[in-house]
Amino acid sequence: MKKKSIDVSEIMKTMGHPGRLLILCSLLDSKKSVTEIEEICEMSQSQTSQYLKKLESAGLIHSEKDGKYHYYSLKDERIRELMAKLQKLYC
Amino acid sequence: MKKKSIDVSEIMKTMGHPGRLLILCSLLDSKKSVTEIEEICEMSQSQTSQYLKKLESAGLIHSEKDGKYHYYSLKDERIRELMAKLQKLYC
DNA sequence: TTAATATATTATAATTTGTTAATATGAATT
DNA sequence: AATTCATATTAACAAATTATAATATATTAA
Repeated sequence: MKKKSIDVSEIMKTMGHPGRLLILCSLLDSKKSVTEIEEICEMSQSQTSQYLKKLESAGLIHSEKDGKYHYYSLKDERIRELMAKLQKLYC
Repeated sequence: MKKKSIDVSEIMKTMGHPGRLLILCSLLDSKKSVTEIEEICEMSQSQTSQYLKKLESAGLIHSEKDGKYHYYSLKDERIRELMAKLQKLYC
């Protein structure tokens, strides 16, 4: 089977989970700490952290540390555009 | 955990597989029969048929029968726009 | 009516993914 | 230094997904 150079399907796959997609939505307006995301998305601490880890290692989000807080944000303009398109089409 | 009314994550999840995404790409320009898709995407008959089935039941594609041929095409304008966006961003 | 073509279905094993709960780490506060 | 707060990691198990191979069905052609 043919293969794409950049693995776009992995990006889609990572988005393809209710919790992870919700996190991405929540990051559309501004970066947020783990606790903020937990509250907004109503998910457990452990799940939130695990979802964030997966989103980050798949290249969808980026993290920066500020003292005891870890702030997460959308990784780049392509992810942002993609999420904006999704929002426009389906929300 | 909060839930979206339309399950966008399921659409993403279904796209999140190399073979299925390739099929969607191949349908961007025109509808195609199963055998055509098999050849273009270099996948087995069985896999192609199974991927098509999943894509259809998740609402990403649509099929019409013409004699012994089954033609598949993208389901609607939203899927088309989404695929076009992906193509523009990542190809 | 037999054979060939196009497609779908089924079964099974292998692998991956997701959930949950518990524990660990590191930074800030008292 | 002990406690609290913020976050990450791990383990265990259940559930879902995938690949492969075999078989079935439907349509057309010989």
